[in-house]
Amino acid sequence: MIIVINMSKKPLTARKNCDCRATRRGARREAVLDVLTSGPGHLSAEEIYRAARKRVPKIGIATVYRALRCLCSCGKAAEFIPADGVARYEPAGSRAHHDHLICTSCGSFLEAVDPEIERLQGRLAARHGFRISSHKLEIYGLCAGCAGTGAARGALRRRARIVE
Amino acid sequence: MIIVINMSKKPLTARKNCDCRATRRGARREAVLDVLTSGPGHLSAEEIYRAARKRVPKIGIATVYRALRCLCSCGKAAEFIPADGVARYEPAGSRAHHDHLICTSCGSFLEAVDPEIERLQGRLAARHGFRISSHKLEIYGLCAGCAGTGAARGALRRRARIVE
DNA sequence: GACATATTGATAACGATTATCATTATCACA
DNA sequence: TGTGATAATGATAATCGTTATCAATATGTC
Repeated sequence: MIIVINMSKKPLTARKNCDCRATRRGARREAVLDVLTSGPGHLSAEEIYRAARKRVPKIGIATVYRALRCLCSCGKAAEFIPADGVARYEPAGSRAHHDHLICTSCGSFLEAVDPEIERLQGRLAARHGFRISSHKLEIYGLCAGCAGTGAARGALRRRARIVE
Repeated sequence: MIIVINMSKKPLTARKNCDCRATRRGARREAVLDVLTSGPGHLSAEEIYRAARKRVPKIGIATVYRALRCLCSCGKAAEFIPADGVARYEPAGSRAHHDHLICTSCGSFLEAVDPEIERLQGRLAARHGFRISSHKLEIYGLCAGCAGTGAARGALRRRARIVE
C-alpha cells in the first residue's frame, strides 16, 4: 500500500529547509517571490502572473501557481482568501501575523493587528476546549479615504450595470 | 437611462418586506429554509440540495442557489465562506451574530462570540479611520473532541489518498 | 556526453456557482 | 373560468479560479 499525500490541497505545515530549488530553473520562483516582496502586496495569482511576465516573459500561469504553493509551503509567502473567494498572496516569514481591513469601495487592503484581540481569541477558543492552529480576521467596510467622499455611490456603481 | 442592479453578486443590504414570494411556488424556497432551520447548520449548497430533494424531489440545484440568495438578501439566512472557498449557509434573522471555530480534523463548526473581541474590532478599525460594515472571524484548529484522540492522524488521512 | 530527473508551458479538466432559456405555475383581472 | 402577463423553475451551458496532465526542456550526476 502506498500513501500519496494529496498535493491538490496545500499542506498545512511548512516544509523545512526548502529553498524552492532556487538553483534549478529557479529564475521563475525567484521572480514570483520578487513580485511578492517588491509589489504592493495582496496580489492575486493573476496579478502576480502579469507582473512576473515582465521579468520572465515566457513564464506560464501554472508555474506561478506552483511557485506560490511552494513558497507558501516553505513559509516564504502567505495566502489568504477574502470574501470573494479569490486567493491573494503576500510575502511572509520576515513579516508578523496581521489581520486585514478590506475596503468594499476601492478594494484596498489595510493590515492591522491588535494584540488584545489575538489574546482574547485564545481565551474564546479555550472556553470551548478548542486548540487554535490559525485564525483569520477580516473586517469589511470603508477605508478612511472612501468613508467621506461619495464612497457609497462609488460602491453602488461598482455593483450596478448601466443599460443604454 | 436604466440602472440594473447586477444580481450576479449578492446585494450587500437586505431587502425590506421580502417574503421570498412564499405564495408563488413557494414550496421550494420554504423547503430550503426548512432544511436550514431543521438541519445541523453550516450546510453547503450541495448538502442543502440533497436534503431539499427529500421534500421536493423535483427541485433543481439552480433553484436552491436562487432560494439561498433570496433568503440571504432578505435576512432569513446567512452565508459564510471558510478557507476551502465553498460557501456554507445558516439560518439568520432570529439568530445573533457569531464567529466560527472550525475543526480542521473532523470538519465541525462551532459558533461562538466574545463581546470584548467585537468591541475591540471597532477600536482597531477606528484607529485606521475605517468604517466597519461587517467582519468575519474564523478560528481554525482542533475541537475538543479531536484535540486528544489521535486527531492528527485523522486529519492527515483526510488529506491523503490511498493508491492500491 | 549520456542518462535520470525536476521543472516548465500549454492546455484540458475540475468544481462551485451563475446565466440562459424554454417551459410551467401563479396572479390579476375580465 | 378563461386569459394574458409575469415570476419561478429545471436542465444545462457557461464562467472563472485553480489544479492535473503531459510532452518538451533544462539541469544535475556520473
